[in-house]
Amino acid sequence: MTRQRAAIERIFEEVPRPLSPAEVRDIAREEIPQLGMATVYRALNDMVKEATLRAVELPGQPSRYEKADLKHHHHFHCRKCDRVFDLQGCMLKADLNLPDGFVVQSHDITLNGICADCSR
Amino acid sequence: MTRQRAAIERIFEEVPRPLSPAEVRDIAREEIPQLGMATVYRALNDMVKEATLRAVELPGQPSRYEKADLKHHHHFHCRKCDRVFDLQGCMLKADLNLPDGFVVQSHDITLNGICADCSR
DNA sequence: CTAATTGCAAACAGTTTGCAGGCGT
DNA sequence: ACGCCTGCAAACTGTTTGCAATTAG
Repeated sequence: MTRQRAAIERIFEEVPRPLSPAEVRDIAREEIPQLGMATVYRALNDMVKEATLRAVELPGQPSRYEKADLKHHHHFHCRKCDRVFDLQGCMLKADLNLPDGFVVQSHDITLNGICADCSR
Repeated sequence: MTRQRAAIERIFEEVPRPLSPAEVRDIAREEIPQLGMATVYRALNDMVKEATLRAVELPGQPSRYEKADLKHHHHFHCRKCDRVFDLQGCMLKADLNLPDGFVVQSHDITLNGICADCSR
């Protein structure tokens, strides 16, 4: 457990939305200016393996990461500021009516638009 | 209009699912073996600009492309063969109940699982 | 014939890895 | 003191661009 690793873990306790590796590095550098990108990637990958974090992959965007203990939810991507927000609850219709033989294991929903800050 | 461009356009008339640049090159090379990757990317980007194609970006996957004139639909990604299929109709719930100030302009839904071919 | 398109190779951006030195226990 | 972790730089992958040669109209 090092200063850099502790800083990275703390960021995810404090910021309530999924963060990209670059966002993590920028925030962490306020505390540890010489922090290298490789260290961020190594920490994120380790934490995903330990199941502390989960990768949030959205269409056309670099991966973001969020704490793994959040309950099922979906995401809102702001086209203006490029930040991603968590949305409560599941927006998937109940009756899916798939072709025969297709088995669904999971689903991802992303809403795209303008966030509250940017629409003001 | 060249042989390579014609071949690439024809592929999208014939294959009824979104294709990655590598899939496009592999299929096109059956006809034009020396086809370069750069040509594929240039053709795909041009066709997106002309609105002949639309990019289908899904979580954690390279971009796929499909014809732009398809009506609103969503996608199924097979974890086994990595192919992507179109699904009829929209699976988004009607009442979204978003926080104040969030404006939705579009949405993406991806179902992940095992396709009919692979589940057999 | 003229201009656009191709194929190759170099350039790029994002992510991963190898290695020598430094920090944590 | 020992070994894991960091930071840098090189390696990789997917995508884009520059350029000379080729092809389309």
